[in-house]
Amino acid sequence: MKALKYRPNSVARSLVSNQTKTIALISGPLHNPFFVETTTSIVNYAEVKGYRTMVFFEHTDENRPVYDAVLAERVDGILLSSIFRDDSIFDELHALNIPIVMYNRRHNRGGNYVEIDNELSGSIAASHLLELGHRNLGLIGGPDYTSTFHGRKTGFVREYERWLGQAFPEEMIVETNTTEAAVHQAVLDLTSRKKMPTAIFAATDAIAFFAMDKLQEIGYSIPEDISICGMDNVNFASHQSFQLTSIGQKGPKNLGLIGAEHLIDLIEEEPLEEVQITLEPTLYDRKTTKPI
Amino acid sequence: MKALKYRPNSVARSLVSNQTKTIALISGPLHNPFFVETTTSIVNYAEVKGYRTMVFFEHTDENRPVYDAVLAERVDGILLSSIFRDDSIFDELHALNIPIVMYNRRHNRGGNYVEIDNELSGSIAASHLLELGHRNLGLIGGPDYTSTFHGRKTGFVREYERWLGQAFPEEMIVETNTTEAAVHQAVLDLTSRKKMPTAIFAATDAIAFFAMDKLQEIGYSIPEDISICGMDNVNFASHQSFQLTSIGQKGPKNLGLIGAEHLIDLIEEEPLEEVQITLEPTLYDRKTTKPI
DNA sequence: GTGAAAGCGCTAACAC
DNA sequence: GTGTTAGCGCTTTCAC
Repeated sequence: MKALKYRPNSVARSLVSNQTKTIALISGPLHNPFFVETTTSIVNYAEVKGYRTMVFFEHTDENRPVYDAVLAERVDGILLSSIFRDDSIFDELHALNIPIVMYNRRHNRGGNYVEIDNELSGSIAASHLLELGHRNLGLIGGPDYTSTFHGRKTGFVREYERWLGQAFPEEMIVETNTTEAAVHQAVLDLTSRKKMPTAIFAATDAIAFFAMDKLQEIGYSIPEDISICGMDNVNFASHQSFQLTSIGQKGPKNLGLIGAEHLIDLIEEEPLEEVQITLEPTLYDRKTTKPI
Repeated sequence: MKALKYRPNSVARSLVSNQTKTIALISGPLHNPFFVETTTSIVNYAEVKGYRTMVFFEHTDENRPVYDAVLAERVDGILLSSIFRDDSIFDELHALNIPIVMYNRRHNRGGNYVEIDNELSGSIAASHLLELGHRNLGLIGGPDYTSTFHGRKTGFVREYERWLGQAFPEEMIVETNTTEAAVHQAVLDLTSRKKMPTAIFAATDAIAFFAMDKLQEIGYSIPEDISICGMDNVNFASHQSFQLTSIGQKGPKNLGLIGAEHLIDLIEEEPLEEVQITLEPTLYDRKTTKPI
């Protein structure tokens, strides 16, 4: 009788069942194509599994408002890419007593995470550039207090020092906040060093794209004048207009999707053991790097 | 006393207050950079205004599951880019009696919407290409049952016929579902016509990027062999590696942000009058189009 | 089996 | 002002 009118109130149901069928996603910014791919996978996977996704984007400056919003919300689980290595939000989030999975970045104290081997990635980038004969390398990264950039830098520097037996020159490392403006400035900085680098490792493809844009704008050809190696192997990297050499994972499932699968497992099954996954990286050798 | 433990239950509060401080966003796919820009703006604006955003992505095939999920949810308002010109979901959504704003696409019957003038955009594209001397034009669009593609095609064809006094050749219009594979096929189709087009209007920048990728892959140079004009004037369009000529709006606020502002107004203020906004387009003339 | 009642954790209304 | 109570719309339990 009420057949064609009645809509059960999901809020009332949530109140009694104590589950909202909603997950919170705290993602890095979408101007980084890596996060467009993970966000797409996560939202669509959650939908298939019957979950709604509340999306929040990491702020460049201060994440407190985002975390406060999430903390105030009742969700069944949290997926986040934005944590710092030694982030105090780790405890606050875990005090919620709901499943939490970190993807991309991880926290010093562990927890559930899905990452790529960042140190290995950095060393793959370095040895690729070194093998091509480059000796004057630059690195444009993000904040060192994130596991991703810390790991990539560490691996890159270590491999350089292993090859050449000399310290990597500090001034060839530029840490940015990964925004377009900051990366453009980094390019200006690096190209004005007394010995300009012949090759740059951009610690994400997003950084690589910004850097290539600026380099071309100020008159450099890639890879003729300077080689660029990115990381994440984002879809756009293989576009003919970029042909960006990049480090990326091997399998087809991105870190976000793997994280989402495990998060929903953790929500629905008994909290077996921690999920701590480190994917193996590999080099996707395209056209933005060439022998010197 | 309970000072350091108590977290108010937002679900219980929502039940009694009858508001969830949550909006639903049904967005086109993020592989279209237009939607990464709108989604970013919407989520961040909503957060500032104290609203959470539940994100859903339009499916290429069948949107029913998405709409069912949204219909089952209690949200304070809905923002959607995915509606068809004559979509029956229009009534179902409006039966919810909550504010609804369509952005990008609109419905035949009106409602609240924020769009760009699609017909004018199409005619701007046509006259730009015609002015450059091109007479053999191709069009790669999306489904005609969407206001955007319908309008862009209509304006493009009308302008062509106004200039040349002859019917636009049907076989030079390829309607796709805007996926990468479909656009690649469209490029193959168009380049194998007995008279290959010397210029293509891609009805979105996303389509333009896919088309350029395929064209270059099969050996064409842009714009030397073929001119490409996109639409949306997405951030990536101005990247040095693309330099994509595109049609876009004039102002700095994207359609999604404008839609979000009005949606939250409608939620918080009395439902004054309908918001029906049509932005004026303009040509961003870059390097992918040249005189024949 | 069917039906009534209790209760989830808040807010708002009403008393004192 | 401060305290108590009713009730939001479900689900689950318990009685019949």
